[in-house]
Amino acid sequence: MASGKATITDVAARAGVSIKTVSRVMNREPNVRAGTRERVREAATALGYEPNPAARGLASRRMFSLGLLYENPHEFGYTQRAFEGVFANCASAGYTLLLLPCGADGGGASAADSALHLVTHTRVDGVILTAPLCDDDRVLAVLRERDTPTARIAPGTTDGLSCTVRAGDREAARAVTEHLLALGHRRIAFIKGDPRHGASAARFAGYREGLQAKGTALDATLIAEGLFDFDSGRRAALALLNLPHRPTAIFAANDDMAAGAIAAAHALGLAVPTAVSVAGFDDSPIAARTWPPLCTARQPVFEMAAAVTGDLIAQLRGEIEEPRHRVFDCPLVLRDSVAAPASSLPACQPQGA
Amino acid sequence: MASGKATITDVAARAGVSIKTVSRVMNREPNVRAGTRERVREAATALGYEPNPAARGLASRRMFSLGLLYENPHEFGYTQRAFEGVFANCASAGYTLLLLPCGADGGGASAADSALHLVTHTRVDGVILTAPLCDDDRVLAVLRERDTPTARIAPGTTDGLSCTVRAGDREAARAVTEHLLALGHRRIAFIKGDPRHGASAARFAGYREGLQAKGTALDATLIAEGLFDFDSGRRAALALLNLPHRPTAIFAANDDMAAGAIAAAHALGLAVPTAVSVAGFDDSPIAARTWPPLCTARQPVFEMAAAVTGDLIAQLRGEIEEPRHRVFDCPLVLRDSVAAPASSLPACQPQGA
DNA sequence: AGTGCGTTTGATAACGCTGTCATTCCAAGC
DNA sequence: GCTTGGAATGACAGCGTTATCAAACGCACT
Repeated sequence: MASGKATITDVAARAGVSIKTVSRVMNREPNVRAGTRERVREAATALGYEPNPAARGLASRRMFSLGLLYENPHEFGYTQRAFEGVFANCASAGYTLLLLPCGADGGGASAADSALHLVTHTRVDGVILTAPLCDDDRVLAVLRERDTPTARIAPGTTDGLSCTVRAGDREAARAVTEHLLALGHRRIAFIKGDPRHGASAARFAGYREGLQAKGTALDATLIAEGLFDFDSGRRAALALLNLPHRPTAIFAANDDMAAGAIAAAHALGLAVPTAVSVAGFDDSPIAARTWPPLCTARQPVFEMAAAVTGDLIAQLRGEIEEPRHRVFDCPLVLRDSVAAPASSLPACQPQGA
Repeated sequence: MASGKATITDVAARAGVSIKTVSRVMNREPNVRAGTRERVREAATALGYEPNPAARGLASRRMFSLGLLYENPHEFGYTQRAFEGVFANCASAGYTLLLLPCGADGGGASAADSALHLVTHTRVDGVILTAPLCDDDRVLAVLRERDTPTARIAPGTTDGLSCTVRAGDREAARAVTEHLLALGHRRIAFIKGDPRHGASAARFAGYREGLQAKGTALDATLIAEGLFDFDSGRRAALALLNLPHRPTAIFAANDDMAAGAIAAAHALGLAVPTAVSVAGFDDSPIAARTWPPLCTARQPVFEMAAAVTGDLIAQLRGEIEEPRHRVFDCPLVLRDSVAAPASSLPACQPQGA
């Protein structure tokens, strides 16, 4: 393999064609005879030719790169799984992935500012937004104004402009709640997620639906506020477990908060699941690392991110007209942090693990 | 602010200077009169001018972007902290960060292959390698061959060619070991890390040093193999705790394995730290989320990554000649997973938490 | 005023590719 | 054999910046 400094001109000379034909072959354009295509391919391989992305970007006004915007994640491991999914699809489509952390310094306004700066500065072809950035009106306005195609992972609402992907949060949260009810739990507390995430409201709605479907009344004292992070979960659970009439189960809107709830139970000397059951949401890495391991709903973040990236690229290529909106199922993951309450007559047998 | 489509020519016209002068101002080159510089700045701001990175890259043969290569991480949260540090310094230096996951499909050979492909394909100006990629001879050979400046995070060895940063693994592991000894532990097991990581050997060396310094004999039956991941730690601890004469403390070479050890202890009904103490290494997010929280040594990954990125950029700018090699201290973090053994006469009081 | 030299500025040629449009080729139809 | 029209190919002009080198400027000295 050559030193990698070969240009399109070198390849053209070696193959005995014009640079334009080499360009056609490299870009898989039609109208090149099979034999010619083959000669060019051979020459390119022999010279170790790699197209210069800067020149390509300058001439074609495209950068073949995507920006992945993200804010400092509350959810442990979530972001990384998401961008692995994004990258998987970028790579296979020949796009480059730029990492654009936003607003690490705090206020919501600055997240939009840094998003704006990054997008203008890097001139990416498209942008993928993760929660909660994907619901930030200023960020969306900036991208719209610049006509930057956008994909959103786990937004609160959809519009007609950007591809989106989200989990079936409401349905899955309802399934978790119904699982707890089926085991005999009646006092099921809920720790809400960060209100800036669209998923928070959906999961809470699923919890309420689950209770209502079984005719169980919603007890406002069992609803706690959280922010999707370990410590907010720990504190919320501490308060719930110190209630005069404590819940027999805690359902946290994500795994990191559920891990905090388990820590709170341990701190109070309450065994999990014997004294209190704990369920989470996401099946993030932490879920398999707590003791006991967390019962949760698996959100297929990698697959979701990969799918929406594919949609965004298809849109950039003009392959699809209307933005796609995908919804992924979140299957229940049964683990030991949930069991029937100590003093209960199970309404029915739980499904096998 | 204008639509962002202004070019250098527009700015030059508005400021009444040549494009070269605008270029000088934008690139902070010397030899521009203060008044001229000011006029250009104003024109650029008024037009909302942003230099086109593709054109700049084409003309200057630099892409103003860095690639962060990483392999699927064993250490939970480690990678993300590392690239946040990298990004922090990239952004302030005007570099763009490309994410280049390598060898996700498995074999070591393919990691080098994908590294090669990514580097040639993206033509980044410099590359930052994380462990274990940073000790892969084939990857290093490829980068050297192409004269790509390289920085390495946590390599096993240093050379005269690349900037490196590493933690004081040996010293910190020794400090952890000595802390356990000081509490009265005599049977201290060690779970080794992935042998492909340079840090693994260093941490093991620190453990041995600590024992030797206190005149404690190394017991080969207390040394277990691990791979830096939760499950290998869990399995290794299970074996250690089932030993006829079980250890009173387990020191795992990283936090994820230590979390596995805690899970193993729980599974066997052994209370931590009453029946067995567990110490980890890194102070990664998992360390604060286990029950009880992990006693560990804090590796300042963010700061390390930021520092080596700064060095790499300085090298790219020609500001430094010889590659720098940095070493960061890892202070002990005292948490509840470690205590004096049940039946012991503490040799001395532990330092306060 | 004239000279010399360092500072400031500008004209113009790359940089390596794609887009546009003209040209050549080739097989089918007369 | 001579059109004809679509497929295959090529010539050449950008794309927006930086690099090179020459020109103009300005100040301190004769």
